[in-house]
Amino acid sequence: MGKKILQPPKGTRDYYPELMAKLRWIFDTWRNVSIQHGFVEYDGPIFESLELFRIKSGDEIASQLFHFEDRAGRELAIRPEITPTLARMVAQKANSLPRPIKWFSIPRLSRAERPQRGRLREFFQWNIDIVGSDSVLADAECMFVAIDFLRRIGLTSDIIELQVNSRTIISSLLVDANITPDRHEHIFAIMDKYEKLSDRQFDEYAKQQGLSADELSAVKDILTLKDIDAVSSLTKSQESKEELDKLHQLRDYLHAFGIEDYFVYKPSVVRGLAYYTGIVFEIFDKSTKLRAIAGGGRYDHLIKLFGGPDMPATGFGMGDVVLLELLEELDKIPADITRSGLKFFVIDADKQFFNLALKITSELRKKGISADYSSKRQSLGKQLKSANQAGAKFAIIVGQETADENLITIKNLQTSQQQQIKTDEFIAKADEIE
RNA sequence: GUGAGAGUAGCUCAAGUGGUUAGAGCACCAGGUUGUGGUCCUGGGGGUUGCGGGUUCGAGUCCCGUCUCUCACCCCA
Repeated sequence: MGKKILQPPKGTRDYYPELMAKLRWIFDTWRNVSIQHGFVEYDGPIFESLELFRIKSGDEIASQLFHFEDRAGRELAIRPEITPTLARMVAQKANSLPRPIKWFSIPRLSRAERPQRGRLREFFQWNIDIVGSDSVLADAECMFVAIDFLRRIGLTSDIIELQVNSRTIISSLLVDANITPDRHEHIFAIMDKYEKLSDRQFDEYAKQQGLSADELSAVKDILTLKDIDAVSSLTKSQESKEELDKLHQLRDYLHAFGIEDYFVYKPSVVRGLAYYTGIVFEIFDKSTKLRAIAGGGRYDHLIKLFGGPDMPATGFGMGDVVLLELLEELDKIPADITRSGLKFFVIDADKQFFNLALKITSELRKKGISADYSSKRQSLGKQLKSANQAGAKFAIIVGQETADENLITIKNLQTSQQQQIKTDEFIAKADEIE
């Protein structure tokens, strides 16, 4: 029993300081990049009514999330995503919010799934959304924020790629190939499997899912399109030509943003969910076989579904789990982020000077400067060792000369250089010492 | 929710086809060192071998169940 209670619940993590430092680095970068791109932060309650999640995802969703009843019998659920909350919040104030609405959030989410690599039962997910614009510029801007973040943490275009598609163009190409719209949703689900299966397996699967030989042939013509320029070989109707123009426009915007190196047209990216209505994208790493780092797209009718006006919207989510795994694997996490951030560690050369050391520590803390000391009275050498372990940048040595001549010693723990200065002077300019 | 593999100290791993008191490195703590650490030496603490049951004279080792992790499905918001 003792052992069992020591374990965190299935699929959850304990956020020890080392992990917390890495997450803090990611969260801070998410937040900074969001703000730099003009997004503002929002959040909602960590639990919502179960009904809210049923609106978008149907009854079966209940088995995939943690839900419970309060004492009055209300059905509640821990949020598995934040988009319904966003939709609810926007719908409530839709008329008073300036457009476009550019919001971001870093919610802690929970899903009652079976954990596996890159997927846990509790995780964080950066969400970027632009509501109220139907322009591909809004889609381009979401991609830009995502890529700008990834670029900033060291995931360059030789490591990752931005796989883009448009559901509307696939639809119009299917219509051009004489496949009626009522079949499209089913075909999207089949297309979603393309990358996971071998060519033969895919053919088999498609037939098993009820595709005729002609349909399969048309679908594979689409799936094997090499790039955006090849798409024109299949466009017949005016509608599909217009949709292709949108993709070209998107690519132009990405070029203007300077992230065209990441862009790749990928006809198999359709996203599993029915509510996507236009451009969709996923971000993958090229080197390993992890699941998607981020995914999103346009969802023009979702706000209406939640009782708001019919507002166009686009956005994406990026989870911490896959991202952290990739960064860990590529050794992209800066070593200094796990440092404590402690600036000074005050040491007494002899225990008779301990109170003096405490006094100096107190003066530093009063000025808002981080400072600590050894809780045990031990030799100078051991205290220096503690200073090192605490991750302090400088050691301050308080000794006989401090008592006699008001002098303290500053030792840089990285360079080992040390100097003596007057105690008052040190306290006065402690925040300038680097 | 279905199927498969794995679990030995905080971490990485040892321990002939079942056989004394389950070991090592790293990490942690203390001392050597009464004014100089990160990088020396010595010592110490730490395990109901994930948990529960079974077979056996005897189980870390074999069998069953269970929990957790990993992988493949379902799903992927």
